[in-house]
Order: sequence, then C-alpha cells, then structure tokens
Amino acid sequence: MLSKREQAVYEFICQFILEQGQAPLLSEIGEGLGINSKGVVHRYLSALEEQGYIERSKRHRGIRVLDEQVSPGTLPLMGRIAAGQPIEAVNDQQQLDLNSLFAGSNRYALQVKGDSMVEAGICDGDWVVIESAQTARNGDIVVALVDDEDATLKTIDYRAGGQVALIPSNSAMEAMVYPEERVQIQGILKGQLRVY
Amino acid sequence: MLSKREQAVYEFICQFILEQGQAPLLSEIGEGLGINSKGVVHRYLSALEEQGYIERSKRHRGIRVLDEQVSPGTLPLMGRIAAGQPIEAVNDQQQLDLNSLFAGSNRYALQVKGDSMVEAGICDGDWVVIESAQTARNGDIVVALVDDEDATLKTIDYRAGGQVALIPSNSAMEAMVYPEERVQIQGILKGQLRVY
DNA sequence: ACGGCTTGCTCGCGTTTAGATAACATCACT
DNA sequence: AGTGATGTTATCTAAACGCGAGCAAGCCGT
Repeated sequence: MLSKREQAVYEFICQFILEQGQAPLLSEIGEGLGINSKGVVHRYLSALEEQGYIERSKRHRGIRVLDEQVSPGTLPLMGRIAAGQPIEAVNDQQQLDLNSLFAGSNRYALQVKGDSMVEAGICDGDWVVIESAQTARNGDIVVALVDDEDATLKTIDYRAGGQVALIPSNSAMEAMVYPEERVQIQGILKGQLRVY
Repeated sequence: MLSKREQAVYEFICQFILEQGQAPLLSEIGEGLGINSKGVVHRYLSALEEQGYIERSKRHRGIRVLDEQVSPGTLPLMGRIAAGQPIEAVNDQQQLDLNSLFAGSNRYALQVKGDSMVEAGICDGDWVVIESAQTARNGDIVVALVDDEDATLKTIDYRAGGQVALIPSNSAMEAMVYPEERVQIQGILKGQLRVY
C-alpha cells in the first residue's frame, strides 16, 4: 500500500515519462512536488522500488516504471476523443479512480437482461450500479417492482391523478402506466459499465 | 457479542470504506459518532479486533474489515434484472470487483465526445477503457488515427485490396474507407462506463 | 589529467500526525 | 456499593514527511 505522498511521486514519474520520453531526475521530481530535498525523493523511490512499482539502474535518469504493478483501481486519464478531431489531451495527468467513481452506501450491482433501455445506452449484458431508495424524482431511471412481482429498469414519471408511468428507452416498446400503489421503487440507477 | 456502541463503530467503518474506498482514521470515526476522544475509539477497535470483526496493521488507515463484502472497489452482486420478470437472484452473494474488471496492462481511459457510437451503447460523456495496441481484428472497436490527424472511435473492418473501413454505430453517419497506410490503430476498446 | 559540476546515494536530525496506552470521570442498573 | 458501558484528558511511540550536509561516481571543459 502506498502512502499519499508515495502515490503522488509514482504518478508524477509516470506522467513525466509520458510527456518527456525520459525518466525525471530526483531534483525534477522534488520540484514538481514541492520537495526541496533530494534525500526525501530518494527515500520515496526506495519505497516504490521495494514495493515493486519501479526499478532503478544507477545510470542517470535510470528509473523505469513496472506497469505490472499499476496502482489498483485507477486508470490514467488520457483525454477526450471525438469524431473528426485528434485526442484532446487532458492537461495534468489525472487518474480515473474506479473505486470512488461508483462508491456510495447501499449500492449494489445488477446485470441487465433485455433491450428495454438500449436507447439510453444500456444494453443486454451490461452491469448497472443501483443505489437503494424508496423514492425517486421524475426522469430518474429506477428499478421498479410492479405488483410485487415484476422488476424492471425504466425511467419513471409521476403523473397527475396518482398515476406512475414506467417509460422504456426503446421505441419498439411502450410506456406502462400504473396507479401509484402498485409500483414500488427499489433503487435508482447511479452508474453503468460494460466489459468487452 | 457487540455492545450498542461497538456495533455503531463497526457499521461506521464498513460504510466509510464503501464510500471512501479507504479505512477511516480514529479521529474520523470519533467525529462520525460524536466521540471526542481517540482513546475511546481505540478501545472499541481493540474490542472489535478481539472478537474477530476487524484486523489492524500499525500503519495509517490500517483497519481492515474481515467481512469480505466490505472491501473497497467491489459491489455486492444482486442478480439480473429483466423486463417483465422479478430480479433473478444470484445464489450465493457474490461481489463484483471493479478493479479486476478493468484491470490489464497498458490501459487508459478516455472520455467520449460525440454520438458516433450511440447504437453500440456508447454515449456522449461516457468513459471508455482502451488497451494500447497497434493491430486489431475485424469487428473490434478501436481508437484509430487517420492521416496522423483525426482520432476516432469506430468499429474496424479490413477489406480486400488493402482498404480499411471505419464504421460508426450511428445510422445517421456513414462508414469511411481508407487505404490501410493512412489508418493507424492506437488502441482497442475493452470497457465502457458511465456515471449518472 | 585535473578540477569543477551534476547526479544519485547515505546519513542524521526535526516536525507533524496518527495510533497506542493509561489514569480517571460519569452514568445506569443491579 | 459494585459492575460494566461509555467518555475525557494526558502522555508515549511510531509513521510519514521534510531539511540539509556530506560522499562517491560520472560528465565536461579548459
């Protein structure tokens, strides 16, 4: 496990190599992180080497990153990609933290079956992250239980007269409208993910 | 058997780990439960450790919950959800591990701009996980660079005569065909995720 | 080759923060 | 009164983090 500062050093080195094509000097690492002492940087490098994140040779700029040991749960964030334009780089090398992205209490995962939400980008086989809840707001995508029997993933819309509409995102299907007491909300969609 | 307060401490720790992805400090536990003293918290932790609920290492944030459902970066896996049927429960409570799901070497994240892949369930603003690669197979969704200028996310199709087609998943757009030497593959789509 | 420079390494020291430990107070309930 | 759960204060230890001096090895220019 890396401490906060060790993590910062590690990420700085990765970024430096990506940007400059060579490993940083101790003093460059220090400068980048606001450390005025080479000794401190050296201690961090030793810690990283000991834990298998980097390798050092005694030559100048002799740091190598071993990406077998990428820090778990994060991905380097390279930028945006758009049709017709080159990848728009993100300024300072950020990390996308999968853990915090979907973190939250009372959350769980479901696998989606069926195509009722394809037009919302939710396909058969995808995972969805649901946060337990008993109430929702109009427009939320929810897991709703109808008559204590049928659970579905739909956009919800409360309507006048105590009616609730469950709206699929698939133009081949139609919205279903029920009296409010027949529909029980189980959770609200918070995230979605897919593995190819 | 846990006392009322011990139970509260235990639950607080579990929730904290799930939400923050890391164990709390003694002072954070205290703050969360209205205790102004690290000493008390420490006593509770000792009690919990003695009864086998947690494990401690002497490092900072060194609390680990032994219940494996409470590990950072995982979500309880409840089952499948399908239109028209109740949630199909998964037998034994499994965990969905976000870290291993997208793990792999040479991977990075990009944010998608534009709608060229909507019919593949990839929408504007989604994150995609890309694995660096120089070659791909027909049908792979790739990040391709055309003429060293334009980067796009498209399905690739190698055709006879050294031609390469880049096929969007949007019926409003058309496939583009280039001679092979103008198209350079940068990576292959391995995952996709979205936060609501 | 020589000395000066840079670079990396080793070492000792200090500060801050967090965890460990202990002595003691309060309250409820028996 | 006695017991146990709960809370407070104070103190000690160790980790994390930082500074800087000094040393050795390679680089460079006169």
